[in-house]
Amino acid sequence: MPDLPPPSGLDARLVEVALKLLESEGIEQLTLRRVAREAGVSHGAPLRHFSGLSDLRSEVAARGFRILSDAVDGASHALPAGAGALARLRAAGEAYVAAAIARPGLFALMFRPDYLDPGNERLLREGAHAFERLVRLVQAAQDAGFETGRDPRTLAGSVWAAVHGLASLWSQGAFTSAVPGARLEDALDISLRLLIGGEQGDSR
Amino acid sequence: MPDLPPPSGLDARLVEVALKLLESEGIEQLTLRRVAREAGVSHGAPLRHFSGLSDLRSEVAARGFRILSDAVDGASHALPAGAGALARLRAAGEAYVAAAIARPGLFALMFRPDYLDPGNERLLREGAHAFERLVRLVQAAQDAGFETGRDPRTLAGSVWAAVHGLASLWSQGAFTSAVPGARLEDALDISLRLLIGGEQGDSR
DNA sequence: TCGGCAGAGTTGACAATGTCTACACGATCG
DNA sequence: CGATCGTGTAGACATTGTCAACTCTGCCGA
Repeated sequence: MPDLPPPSGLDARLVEVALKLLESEGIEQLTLRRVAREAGVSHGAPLRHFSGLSDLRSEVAARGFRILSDAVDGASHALPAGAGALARLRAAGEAYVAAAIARPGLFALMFRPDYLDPGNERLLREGAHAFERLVRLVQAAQDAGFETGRDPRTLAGSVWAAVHGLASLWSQGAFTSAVPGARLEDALDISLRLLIGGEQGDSR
Repeated sequence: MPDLPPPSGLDARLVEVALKLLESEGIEQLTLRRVAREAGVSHGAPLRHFSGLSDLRSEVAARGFRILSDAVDGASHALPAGAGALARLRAAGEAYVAAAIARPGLFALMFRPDYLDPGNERLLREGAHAFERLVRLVQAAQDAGFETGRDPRTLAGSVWAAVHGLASLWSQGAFTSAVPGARLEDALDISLRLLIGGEQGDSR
């Protein structure tokens, strides 16, 4: 029986199983009993580690925010030292959309408040942390002349919303359903150009 | 293609009850049995009119697309005859966000594909119809000099995405959670200004 | 007129699920 | 050594979606 998971207890393994289940079978199949079965424990075991289904989902969503935030921040920091703040913001936006499309189930879960536990500590912390990183990117762009004079947090929220909309509609298939044959690079280019202006030297 | 017959009898009452339930109790409480109870019929009755839960939800979502589209189109047509195409597009965006915030449950349901029946005729039709109306607004803006040379449908999709992101994040409380004290008018003004420029069409 | 027939609603069943409670077992610690 | 706590198990219960069998009722064709 002892099939030891590398890191630690059952809770980590359950979150791991949940992440896999989420992408392979969809949100509907992310149930407490299914996760327990997949992890080889009894149906009641998860309740020893999570207060309920929405708590487990919140832990998964928190993990999602970490993944997303790391991807976004990594993309912006991967640019050469001479890159401008607007180029970094653009790279961040591209990474956001790419991450959402890479894991549509996880991304959808993260923005489904009725599925989550509004009091979950880790979820709140990771969400806030991700946004703070975005605010820093936007502030750097403001220092470089982008939309100066705006409240940086509200501005960051608006930038977030614009990119989030494309990520959301594309990852759930609504965009291509409305515009058959649309290419993501075109839509993304239009969105980012409208959002932060046409900069030369992007990755296309 | 002839119009689909509007639901009559118990069909209509069930959809009506579902709409009320959706806003008053949230998506979770929108169940077949709950709707049946609320409508005063037995738990199996809804299955005589809908193929299943996702079918009922799709009918509700289709209604939502009609409501949303009417609000958006109405706002743009409510402007005086001399108003420019960009001003109409801006009014449409404001109406989209307002409608989403006015009925957050309905709006959330409409963009939750895993809750809906992808084959539901009315849903497909209303969704496509709503997008076609947006395309016309965007094309008028293009004729007035907005982002000329772009594929109008892809451009419409990008405009939609930007507005949709703000509507989505705000209606689910994520925006104000990230930016406490943010005012919708500020965020909306930033978003629309970034998206389609200032009132007089001055470019950034 | 009458027989049946199809639509609409009811009832009962079944499996799956979230969650609660009672129980078992091992480790830790006084 | 014994008590206690953490962790997993097993069973129970209410709720849900969905299916099949039944009933009722109005209508249509012979």
